[in-house]
Amino acid sequence: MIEIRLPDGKALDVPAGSTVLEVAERIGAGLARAALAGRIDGELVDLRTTIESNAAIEIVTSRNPEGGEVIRHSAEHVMADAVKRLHPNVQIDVGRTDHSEKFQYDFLVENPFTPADLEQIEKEMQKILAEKCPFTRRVVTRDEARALFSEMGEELKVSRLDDIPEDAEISVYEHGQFTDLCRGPHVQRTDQIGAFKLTETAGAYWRGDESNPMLQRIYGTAFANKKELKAHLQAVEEARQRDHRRVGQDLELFFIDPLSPGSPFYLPKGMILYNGLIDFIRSLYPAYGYDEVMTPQVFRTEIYKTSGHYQLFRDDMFLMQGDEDEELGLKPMNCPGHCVVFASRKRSYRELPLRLAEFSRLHRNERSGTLTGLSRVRSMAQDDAHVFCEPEHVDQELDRFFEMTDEVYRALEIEGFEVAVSTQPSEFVGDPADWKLAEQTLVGAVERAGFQHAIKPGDGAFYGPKVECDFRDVLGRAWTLSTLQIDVAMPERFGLRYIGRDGNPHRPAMLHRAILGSLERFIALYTEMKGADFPFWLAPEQAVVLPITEKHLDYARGVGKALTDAGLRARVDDRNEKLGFKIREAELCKIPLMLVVGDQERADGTVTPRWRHGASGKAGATPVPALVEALAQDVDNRRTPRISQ
RNA sequence: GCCGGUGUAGCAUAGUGGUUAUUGCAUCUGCCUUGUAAGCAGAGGGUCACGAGUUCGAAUCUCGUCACCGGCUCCA
Repeated sequence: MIEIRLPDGKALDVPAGSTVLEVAERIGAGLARAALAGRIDGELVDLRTTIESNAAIEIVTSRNPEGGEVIRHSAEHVMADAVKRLHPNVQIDVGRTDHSEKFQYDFLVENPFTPADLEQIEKEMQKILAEKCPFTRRVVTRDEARALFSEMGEELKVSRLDDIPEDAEISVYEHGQFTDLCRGPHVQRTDQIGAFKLTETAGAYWRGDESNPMLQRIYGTAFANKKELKAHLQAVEEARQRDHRRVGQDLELFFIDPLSPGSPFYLPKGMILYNGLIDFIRSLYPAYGYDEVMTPQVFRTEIYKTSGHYQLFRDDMFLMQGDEDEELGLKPMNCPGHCVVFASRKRSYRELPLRLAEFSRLHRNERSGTLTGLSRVRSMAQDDAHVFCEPEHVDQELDRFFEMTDEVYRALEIEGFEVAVSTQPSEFVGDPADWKLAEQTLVGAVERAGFQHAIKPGDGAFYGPKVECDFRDVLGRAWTLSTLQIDVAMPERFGLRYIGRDGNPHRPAMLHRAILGSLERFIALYTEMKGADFPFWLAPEQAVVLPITEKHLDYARGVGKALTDAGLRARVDDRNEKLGFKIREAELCKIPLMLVVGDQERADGTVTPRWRHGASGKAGATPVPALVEALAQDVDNRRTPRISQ
């Protein structure tokens, strides 16, 4: 007998070798019916897993978040089963369920799936659910597995066997006639997948390699019941309303015209955001020791041959012909130019660290299929800077980067990001030993800053490893905003030297870094994070004056002028409409402050403030000069106004 | 770049081979004189993305091009 500890603190004695499901049955028949998976000492396991020694056991049902994952993982198998039933010649590759609400499965198929195919597959899946097929788990040897899948004609599956480590247990799961190589866990019966929906199809290269054939992927989502599915679909729909592409158009921030795919046209209101963010970052530079420079937009390609861009980044560059044999390139990054600035005269250790900042526009000829609103563009500006320092000062510069990032995130009130360190890619410049060292240096800095982080193998820039802060958009896609890279190549390629204390020339260390990332991507993500409720100091339109009737127009215009004279972005809604109508419009336009003026206000020289989302001022009517002064001061301090909000 | 989907007025949409292309919001005009999220009425606005083809007839079917959307690859 072994002792089982349950989450409520109770203990249970069961025979060694009991399954998790048997433990659930001991606790109660209802729990056993609802069980989807279990946990042994915290590790998610299948219900059929046997328990060999004393352990803490937890039964996972649809009430646990992991329950959903198990359901989706099982739905994956059911989908593959349905596809095989309808299209026996299709080969299955692998499925995947990440921590989102999605599941997917890849198929090698002659003709890509159509939306009509999806409907059919859904119907077939419904049948499989109705059949209430039990899932069974079987451990097999590598040879057995190979023979099994070869016999079924699943060649892709056979090749996937090689991905499984030598010492790992190989298990297959079966339900009905369908067998798949799988670690599990899975639900007990197909009907425990209460509700699902196939959402989309997509092409996906086999093993994620562009040189491999393209498989067809189907995405879906599944839940314990219809209610949860409906709630999820509704949440997705609501998130779409915050999509920066929609908001950017509705609020007239920017647009992108087919005449220049991937290159935004910023409208006046979008420019307020763009310039406001740059001004904010620029305001921090004196304290953090940055010097702003501006370097050319177009260079002779020699510079890119020196930097390595010409060899490794060429497909992403806009190249053009100059005079005769001269080839020119629009700059995709500021780093080569900053190396030229560094090298423009002799440098002493006394002027290091030299931190060169630049907000120039950059152009990258991104492949057409990758463009996405402002998140991925061909024309952008970064809040870019390159730090040249003595090698022994790198750690301290990295710490300073995290401090500045923290200050910016706090001021903009953003959070919820994931940190990752990306390592040496297959195509790179520099010495692999330097890469190793740089990677360790980055990891050390991330740990000092107190961040949990993932490693992204091979995802570094061609000139060095990077640390990145990724934020998710409304569709759950991760995008890098802040990033820092240690450059292991350019200082040497450009022959950069400074004179040290010892009077000898030394090679400086070089860091690339951006806090907002690119202004474009930042505006995209920030708009979605905030639902376009920008802080008062950044809001494209800060205040609107709402006269009750046309009688109050003159007074309203006076209030509006007092605001604009103080540098605030305000206007008067002089349309002949009811107050409720004007308030609704102002809310939809995301204007933070509405100032209502009628007979009473005009008589007293006041306004009645109403903050967005209906937060009316407790103070009621406020004298105009006091309000204007307080607002202007808060804008100067980039603070959210405290007056009556 | 690759796979799939979509493209109708400023925006959101109806219209799957047959009069003059639908509706809502927005715009303009008039009425109403308005107190915290949509007053009323009328008018204007369309190369149905672009190009070719099929057909007596194409927004609708076919092919090509472009752009966008979701993925893949790549990336701030």
